[in-house]
Amino acid sequence: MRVSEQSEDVFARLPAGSFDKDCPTRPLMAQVTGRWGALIIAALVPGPVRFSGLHRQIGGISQKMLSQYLKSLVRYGLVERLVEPTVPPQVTYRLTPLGRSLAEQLCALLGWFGANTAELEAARQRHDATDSPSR
Amino acid sequence: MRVSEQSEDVFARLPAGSFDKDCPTRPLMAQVTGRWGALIIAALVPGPVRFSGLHRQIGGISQKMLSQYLKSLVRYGLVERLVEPTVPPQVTYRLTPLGRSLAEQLCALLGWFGANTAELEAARQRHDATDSPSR
DNA sequence: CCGTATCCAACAAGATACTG
DNA sequence: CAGTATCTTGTTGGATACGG
Repeated sequence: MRVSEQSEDVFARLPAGSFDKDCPTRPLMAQVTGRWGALIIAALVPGPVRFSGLHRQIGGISQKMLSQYLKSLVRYGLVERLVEPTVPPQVTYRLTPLGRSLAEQLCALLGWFGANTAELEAARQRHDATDSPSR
Repeated sequence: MRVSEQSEDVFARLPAGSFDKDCPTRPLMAQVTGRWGALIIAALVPGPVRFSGLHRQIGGISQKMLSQYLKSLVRYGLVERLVEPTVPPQVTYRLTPLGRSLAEQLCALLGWFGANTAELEAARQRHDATDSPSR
């Protein structure tokens, strides 16, 4: 495995201003990679889901946070909000094409964490044992 | 492009407990997808960098945050810390193989945001114009 | 040069209660 | 059912100053 080649290749794909102090992608990243963004988007991948469905599926999220993140995702065109005028009203959320394209990246990331949890945990324990009892 | 097939395929790769309230990957995700995690890792892709180099390259980060994130990344075995006993001491940081494998995912994500900034901004403006002047 | 310590401001997030 | 409003707390992050 040629390290230098591969590294430069991956790095080359980075947008130019990524490290700039006021790169416009920073607030976006913050929203999407915030505590719940990736999970909400991942939960929408299989298909449209109702508010209560999301609330049930995503463990530990509050109504407030769910509502807040959804609003933001709708605002950036990643999610669509569909109201059916029944009684009581039903609201479903669905990924837009743009959102689905992002979802692929995020699911890959979630998948990576899932696949490497053991190794990460092992490293942590090794580190905590040999060195400082920090945290 | 077959949408339904692809969506299910991507979703299938998600680890089982991703939505669980106390999935062990959550704190990890928080660290890596925190405000600076992705940027630091991306900055390390081309090769080892010194502390001051990172501080210069990543616009807007404070010493405190850089130090804090680096410590955490070292702890999880994503980054190595190498001290050269010169005077004054030089410390360089380098991605581990595990860290490099994560870096690929993160660079892809950063790349996605870079590539779609225009579309996201357009959606936001469209939304803000037609509807509520919220934020 | 490479950090750590301290203090402080800002924001994210939870709990709870309430509305259409 | 699908949220909003309000209040409170915890965490994140920046500024500054200092130490090895």
